[in-house]
Amino acid sequence: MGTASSNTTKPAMRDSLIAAAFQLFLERGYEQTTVDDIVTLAGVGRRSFFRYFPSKEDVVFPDHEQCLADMTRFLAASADSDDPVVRVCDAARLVMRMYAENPTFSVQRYRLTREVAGLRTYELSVVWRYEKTLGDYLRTRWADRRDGTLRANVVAAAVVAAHNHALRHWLRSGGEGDALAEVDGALEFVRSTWTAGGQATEAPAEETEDVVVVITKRSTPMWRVVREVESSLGEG
Amino acid sequence: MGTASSNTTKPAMRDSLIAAAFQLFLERGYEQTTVDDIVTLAGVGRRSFFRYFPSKEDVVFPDHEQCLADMTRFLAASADSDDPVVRVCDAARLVMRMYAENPTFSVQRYRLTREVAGLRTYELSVVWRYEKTLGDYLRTRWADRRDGTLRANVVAAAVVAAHNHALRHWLRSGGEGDALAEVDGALEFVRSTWTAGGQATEAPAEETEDVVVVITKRSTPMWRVVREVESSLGEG
DNA sequence: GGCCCTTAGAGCACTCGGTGCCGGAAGAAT
DNA sequence: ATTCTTCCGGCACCGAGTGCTCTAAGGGCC
Repeated sequence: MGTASSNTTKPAMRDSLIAAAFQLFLERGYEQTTVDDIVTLAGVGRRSFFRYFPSKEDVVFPDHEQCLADMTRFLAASADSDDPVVRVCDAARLVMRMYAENPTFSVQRYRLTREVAGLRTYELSVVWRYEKTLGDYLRTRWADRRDGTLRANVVAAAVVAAHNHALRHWLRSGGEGDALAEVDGALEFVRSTWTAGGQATEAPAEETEDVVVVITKRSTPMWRVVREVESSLGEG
Repeated sequence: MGTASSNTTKPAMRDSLIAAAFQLFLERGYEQTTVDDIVTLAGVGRRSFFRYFPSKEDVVFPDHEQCLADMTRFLAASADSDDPVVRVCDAARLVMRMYAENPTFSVQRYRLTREVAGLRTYELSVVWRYEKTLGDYLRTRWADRRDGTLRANVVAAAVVAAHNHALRHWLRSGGEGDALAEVDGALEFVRSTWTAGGQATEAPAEETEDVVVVITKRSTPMWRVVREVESSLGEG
């Protein structure tokens, strides 16, 4: 199901290794399971395990490599008219969609990564690659901006943080709620903070010299002010 | 020098291990150096290495544990009147100050972490602990807020990203520029984005019903608008 | 059919990081 | 001097990961 649609023809042994690994991980723990245990249960040679997974940790995250490639292609296919912040938020949605496709698997893996320190650090490296992909995209989009790389790094980190916030909340709930809705809510916070500012200094900066007027009570939260200014700018 | 001031009485062997390790790492590479090489050069037993460093990677980051404790104490010592965002920015400055204390050492380590994948992921786990510390602090400060934990996670990630942006730029320059000034500039970007919004919905929300008027050109970047509103709110 | 070439897997031997355990040497307190 | 503590060295051991070889299973090609 995870590799349903397209290529990578016959991952028969690969899938059986994943199944055997998770069966053992769940019933006796990750660190208490050796690679030999996995391969004997799967009925294959030890060397074959490392043919399909470069390390023992990789078997826990079998689909991230594919998802990362998907995200890279998604960002490469964006148009210049797209708002960069909106685009990276949509890219983050791709990751959440992958998690939401197999809720039980995702929740089981989440329990593992919470307990085992080694898996947590491995997951960090995966998340870092996502963040770097988003940051690289934003950096090229904002190459002409003042502090473009700083902004790119901060926004990428914020998007990842918001995504992970929603993801972890959904995982803690056992995968019951609507994962996509949750991540949309979290990403809206990021989007409302930066999306208008990200567009304002683009090419059409000089063509419209409109003046935006915002009147607000002092008690109004800043995010409301920002959203107001943003919507004003949006329907120029 | 790194553990100059206070306790941890006599780290004689520890320091000699660090020196031997870096000497070998720099002249023949991290992965080409075994723990046996280090201990034979330092003239101690192999078992003693793992007494002082739980893993081979830990010898590369000998001072982060202390710095993390400093940051935790710094945040625990904050007053309720402090702006939380300003506080975490100051906490991030602590980390940069640690790097700036030994520029040559920091630059050498940076070159190592860029080349060796294992060290990069280890550094990620260290950074994650910093981010978690900042996030925990913000979460308690914003416990009564709507979306307080989301905001805490995003702001913590943004602060870490801004800090790392300045840090990496300084390290790439060979440790020549003013590290503290660079991180201040980067953190100012984060501060100007969130510092006013963080305070606006606190207790004195109802006492002053002032109206804030913002007039801006459409081309004005959002961060300027926010900064303007922030300064208006600041001098009420 | 027989033959050859490629591919995938099994098995083996080895390196190296990390741990548990024990024994010995210094040092302080009595 | 002796006992107890602490620190260190020296094994022996486990498990992850790698390089190598050998073999079996296809897949054309004649």
